[in-house]
Amino acid sequence: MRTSQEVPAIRQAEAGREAVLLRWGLIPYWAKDEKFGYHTINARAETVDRKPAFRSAFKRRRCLIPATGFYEWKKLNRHKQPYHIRVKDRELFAFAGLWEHWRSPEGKAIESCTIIVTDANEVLKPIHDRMPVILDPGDYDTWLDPDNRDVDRLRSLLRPYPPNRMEFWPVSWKAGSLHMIRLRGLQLAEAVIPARCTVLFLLSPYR
DNA sequence: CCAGACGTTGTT
DNA sequence: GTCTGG
DNA sequence: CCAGACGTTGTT
DNA sequence: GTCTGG
Repeated sequence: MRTSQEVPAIRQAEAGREAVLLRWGLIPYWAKDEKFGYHTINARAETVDRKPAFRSAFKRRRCLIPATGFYEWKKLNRHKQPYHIRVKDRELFAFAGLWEHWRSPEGKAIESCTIIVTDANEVLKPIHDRMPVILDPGDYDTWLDPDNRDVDRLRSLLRPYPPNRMEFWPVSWKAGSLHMIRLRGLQLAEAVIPARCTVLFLLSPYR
């Protein structure tokens, strides 16, 4: 497993939404070492507004992390079976994320992010007990608005995705596999990159 | 009080 | 920066 | 998962 | 033996 990986993210800037690449694994601004991010690829929805590592980003630095699918492993007797999971009828969806800015004592700056996770819905529970939060497109504006201080409203968006909107199938596992897809007329590479239990797949322009 | 943690999952 | 655990 | 703790009060 | 912290 690589120690760090960049993922695409959408966030609200002064001039409007912007797409950026962020290091996956949120590094709080007060962290002494960038290695802190090794343990923060996920944030629990149940506590994300209170945990010291995430609460500051939860207030002002929420983002979307686009994906075409994700993976979870089902524990079997001796092995683990990976499943590819998608949202029905949608080639592209978005995880609820947070981002943060960090600067080392030497001045090295890193922008990083994390994906919020919650309880798995009834369909995914047999595979794994947790799942990333997937937002409805109608909630993107609410989630991204840095001036939104309505914590209850924001937290209410962090629910398991409706189970009848998901589809999944078992896949074979090969680290670093890559395949080409067409999305909205663009040829893209869909990368499958392992990182503990949740894997993100996305979207970088194919060259 | 004050040093040390501050995070998630659970094999890779 | 703030909380917690010893 | 697995190693290590397993207790109380709370400054000097 | 069981819980917890890493």
